[in-house]
Amino acid sequence: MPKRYIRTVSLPTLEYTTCKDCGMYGLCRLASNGEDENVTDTLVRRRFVLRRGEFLYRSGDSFHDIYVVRHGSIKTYVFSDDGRTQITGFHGHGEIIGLDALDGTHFASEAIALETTNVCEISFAHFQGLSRNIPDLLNQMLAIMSQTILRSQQMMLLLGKKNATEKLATYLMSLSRHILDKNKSLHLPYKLTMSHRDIGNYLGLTQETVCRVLARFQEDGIIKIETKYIYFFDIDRLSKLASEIRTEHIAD
Amino acid sequence: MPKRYIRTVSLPTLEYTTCKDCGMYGLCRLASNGEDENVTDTLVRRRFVLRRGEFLYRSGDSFHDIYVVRHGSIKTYVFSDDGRTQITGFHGHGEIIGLDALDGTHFASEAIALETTNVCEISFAHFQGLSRNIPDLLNQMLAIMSQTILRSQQMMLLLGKKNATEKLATYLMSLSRHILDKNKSLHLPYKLTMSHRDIGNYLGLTQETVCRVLARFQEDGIIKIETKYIYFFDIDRLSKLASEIRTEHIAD
DNA sequence: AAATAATCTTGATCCAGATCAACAAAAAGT
DNA sequence: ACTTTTTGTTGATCTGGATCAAGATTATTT
Repeated sequence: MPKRYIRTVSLPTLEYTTCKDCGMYGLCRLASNGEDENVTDTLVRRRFVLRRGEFLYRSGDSFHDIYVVRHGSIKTYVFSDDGRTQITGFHGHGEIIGLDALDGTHFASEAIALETTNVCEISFAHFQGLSRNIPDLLNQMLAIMSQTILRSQQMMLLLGKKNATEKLATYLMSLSRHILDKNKSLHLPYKLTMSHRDIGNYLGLTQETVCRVLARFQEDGIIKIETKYIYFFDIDRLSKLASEIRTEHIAD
Repeated sequence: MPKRYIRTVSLPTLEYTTCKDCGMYGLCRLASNGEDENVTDTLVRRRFVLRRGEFLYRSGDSFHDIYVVRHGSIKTYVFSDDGRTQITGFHGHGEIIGLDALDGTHFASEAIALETTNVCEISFAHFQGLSRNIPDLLNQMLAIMSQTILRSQQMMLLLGKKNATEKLATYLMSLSRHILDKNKSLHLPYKLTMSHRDIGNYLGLTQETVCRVLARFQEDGIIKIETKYIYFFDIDRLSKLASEIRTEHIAD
C-alpha cells in the first residue's frame, strides 16, 4: 500500500450520508443549539476526503483535532518497540477517532484510510471553547469515551480468551450490528474494505487462519464471501459461535 | 475466595498514604479550589475500607460513583457469555476505577479487593454538579479517560502480538514503573497481591506458564520471588525483554 | 491490454503454550 | 495445632494456530 500523506481538502460531498446516526450527532446538535439537523457546522469546521492509503494522522503528529468518519472507512493501530503493529479498530460511518490523544500533545497511534473516505474534523480547542457555554458538550464526550473504554475491555476479552472461531464470529457479529445500526439490510452484500491480513492483525490471528475459518463458515452456510463482499445468511448461528459479552451478572 | 459483598464504611485511616501522587490529585485540588493539600473533601464525599474478596461493585449494579484506590489493590474484570472472565486491570494507589460505566446506568464489569483496601468514593452526580462552576474538572477527566484508552490499546498489542516472555516482562516493567511513581525503591521487595492465575488471566496465559516464565527470569538473575514478594534485580534486561511501546514513529 | 504487485487460498509441518496430572507449599478456617 | 482449601510448582503430553511454501486470484500500474 502506497503511504501517501496528502490531505485532500474539498467541499463536503454529501452523497447519501446522514448525520442522524453519527456518534457525534448529539454533540453536533448541542453545539449548533438546535439549528438545522444536517448542517452542523458549529462544531465541525472542516471536512475533507482521504483516498485509500492516505493517513489521517501519524504517530508523533501534534494533536489538534479529533475526527469523525462521515463516509468510508479508516483503520487505526499502535506500535510495539520492534515495529510490530496492533490494529485497534476499523472505523466506519459515525465513528470517532483520535480520543486516545487528547491528554497529550502528540498522537501515539496512526489512522489510515482503507478506501476513499470523507471525514469531519473537530478542533479540540474549538470544542473546549464551545463547551464553556454548553457544559453538556463535555458530559456527552465523557459518555462517548466511556463507551470506547468499554469496547476496548471487550476487545481484551476477545484477544485474551477466545479461539479463532469465536474471534471471527464476534467480529462478523459486530459488523452485522453496525450494518443494522445504519438501517441497512443484512440481506444485501456488505463490502469488506480491510484485507484478511488486517482482520487477522486486529483479532490476534494470521491471515491464513482468517481465511480458513471464513471458508468453514461458508461451508456451513453461515455466510458467503464473493471477492470483497460478504453476505450474512445465518446471524443466529454466528451469534452462538461468538460467545458475546453478557451485561447482566449470573451468580456462581 | 469468599465472595462477600459487604461494604465496610469507616473513618479514613490515613496511614502513610498521600494524595500527592494520586491520579485524581489534579481534580481534587481543582474541586477544593486550592485549599489544604491532603484533605480534599470537596470532591471525595466518602472513604471506606474493603477487605480481601469484597466487591467494590458487581456487574449489573446501578452506577452512581467512581472510585479511587487510596491504599491497597483492586482487580477489575469483564465477562463473556459463557462465564469466562478477562481481568482488565490491577489497580493500586491513586488509580481510578469505574470509568467504563459513566455512559450508562449500570456496571458491566466487576471490581474486587485483593487485600484490605482503602477507597475514595466520588459521586458522579456531585462531580457533574461541581463541574458547572469549575469546567476544568471535566477537561481533566477527559484527559484521564484518554490515558485509559491509550493504555488499553497497549494492552491489545500485548494480548494480540506478544509471546509469554514479552508479556511477563511488560507486566513486571509496568509494576516497576508504578513503584518508582510512588517514589519507592526498586531495591525493596514488592508485594504481589494477585495470584499467578490472576496474572495469567490478565495477560492471556495459564498460571503454569506464568510460573515457568517467572522461574526462568529468576534463574537468569533478573528478579527474585519469595512467596508473595518480588525483588527487581535487572530492570534493563527486563526492559529489553518487554518490547515496550515506542511513542515516536520510525519510517518504514 | 499487458505487466506487476498485492492479496487470497490450500496443504504440509512445526512449536509455544495449553492441558493434564500429581505433588508441595501457603493460607485460611476450625 | 490441626484440617481444609487455595495457590504454586514441575514434568509429560497434546494441540490450535503459526509458520513455511507455492500456486491462484484480484487489484493496480504502465
